[in-house]
Amino acid sequence: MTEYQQLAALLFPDVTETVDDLERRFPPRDLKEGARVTRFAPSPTGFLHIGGLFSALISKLNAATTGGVFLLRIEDTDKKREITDGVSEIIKGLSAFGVDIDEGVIGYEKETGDYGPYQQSRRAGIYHVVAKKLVEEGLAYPCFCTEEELGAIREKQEALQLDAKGYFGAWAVYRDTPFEKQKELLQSGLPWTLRLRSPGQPDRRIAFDDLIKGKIEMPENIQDVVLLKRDGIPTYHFAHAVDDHFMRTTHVIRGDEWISSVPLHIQLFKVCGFRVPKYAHIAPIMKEENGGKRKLSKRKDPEAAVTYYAEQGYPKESVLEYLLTLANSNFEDWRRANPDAPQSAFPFNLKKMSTSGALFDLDKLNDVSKNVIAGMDADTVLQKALCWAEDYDPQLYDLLRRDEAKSRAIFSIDRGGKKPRKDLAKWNEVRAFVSYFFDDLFRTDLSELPENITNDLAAAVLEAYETAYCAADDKEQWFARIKALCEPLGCTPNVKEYKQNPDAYRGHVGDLSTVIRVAATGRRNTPDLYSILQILGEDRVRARLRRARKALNG
RNA sequence: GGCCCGGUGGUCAAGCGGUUAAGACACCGCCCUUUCACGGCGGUAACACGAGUUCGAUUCUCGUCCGGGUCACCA
Repeated sequence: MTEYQQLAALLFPDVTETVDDLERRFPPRDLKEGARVTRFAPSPTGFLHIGGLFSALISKLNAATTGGVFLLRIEDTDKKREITDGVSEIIKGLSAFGVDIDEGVIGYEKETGDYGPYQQSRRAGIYHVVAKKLVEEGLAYPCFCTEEELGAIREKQEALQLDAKGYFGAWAVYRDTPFEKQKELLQSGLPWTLRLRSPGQPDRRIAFDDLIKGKIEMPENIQDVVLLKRDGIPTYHFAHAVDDHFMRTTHVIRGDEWISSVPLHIQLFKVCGFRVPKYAHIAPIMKEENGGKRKLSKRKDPEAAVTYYAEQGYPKESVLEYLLTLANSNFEDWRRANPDAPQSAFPFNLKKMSTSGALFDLDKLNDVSKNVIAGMDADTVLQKALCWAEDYDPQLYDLLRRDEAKSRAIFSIDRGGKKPRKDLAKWNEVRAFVSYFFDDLFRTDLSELPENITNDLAAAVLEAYETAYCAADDKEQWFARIKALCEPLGCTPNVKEYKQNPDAYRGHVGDLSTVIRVAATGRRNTPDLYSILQILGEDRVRARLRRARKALNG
């Protein structure tokens, strides 16, 4: 038995399994050629970031378009950052936006798939098997430094203004400790961390091909990084290598803040005897702030959280659609050519991802969303609006539920056809959009009357219209009656005529319509008035006309 | 500071040695129109800077500047 093996036995007395056992337990996946296995691996901080959703979407698409597997793994190796319900927050967030997972964590202590557990806190045994093997091969060793000692090393390095700081080479105090000494320290009960005995050389460089950023060359890793923390839990780096190997991940897609640790990760895979996966690092979503760019911040920016979009009432398709335009700029062209195709039909391409971070553009999201909603039929709009209102606007929910046929009719106005209206970008705009249809929300507001129309004239218009109004009219007849009202009141039914000679008239049909519109809806601007009047119904229309007229007279 | 990555209109972005430098959002104007929205047409607006290489650089190279990331027993 070599000293390394003795050390390993001392360090991991309970580990009986071998890496070969693990290889058999988690065999290579039986997937067709070219199928990609991707994953989303967040920590459960109780918050799904829009950037997280973005990278999950990209990963999902990569798996889906290649007939592969997209899995969700929870990186909960840092108990300090963990938050209760953090996991379900992530799962809810993903599913709310339709990024469904094929494998992994699906609920509280629930998971699906043969490569689990998918929660790192439950994989300690697996990490230890690999760790033990590394020790046996002399590729890892225990370090007994305290945080203070590490801090002192750092300070010394800073004082010397060294470029390369950290625990490596001559600074790696326990790297070359003789076995007898290690044994003694262990037996004295000192706590330890397990460190990599890095085979890296300071003058050597490593190149890799990032699927998004292209060829990148960096110095090799020379740091004896911590693999297992004092509590036996792995660091992100070690867990990444072990998990992505045994989960048989083929493509690691993650935020580009990880790019600088790729040399370390490649080294870890090699040292463990694992095949290195392909990497794709995506640029973060940014926010504009006094002329500069910065990452969307969880603390400062409400729109950083995926829940924001749900609260505002953006349909999930809109958010996805927008994210897709950020991911592949040809998505918009594709969408124009295939207005009705499902998003899953889009030939997503990792190589077309932008290499630099995009500013999040709410205007653009709104525009995308208006198109999405404009493409829905009235019933879909109603159902989705109801679904949102149930959680966020109970009063609106009740109103819309009271008479669903009426609600559907409201959403049907000018819907469908070649040039549908685009009034709504998100469901929280529905209330303002439909308010005047409901007496609970309607208010007579004469201040909306056009400036060029006197109160006398407005009152006269309303009085005349009350007598002329006939609920059974079709649209032509209805408008003809309004036109007929013009001349007796000193107005013209011809707008052009009015514009050519404004002083000759007191107003034109448009003005009369506006008076009626304001009386009936409290607004100057609305969708098609005839449709609105039809939905309102004769009694309500008459009541509102009367009320407005009285207000004008009194 | 070391090491990486990036820099085309206000924003997202095509372009990859020769282009009037696309398109989308936003903004402005006109048209359509009983209002609004939709739609149509048009407009303002960009290759960070300086050297090379080249007959020719937004495209290639180097430098400068400016952004961003990273240097933990956090992920």
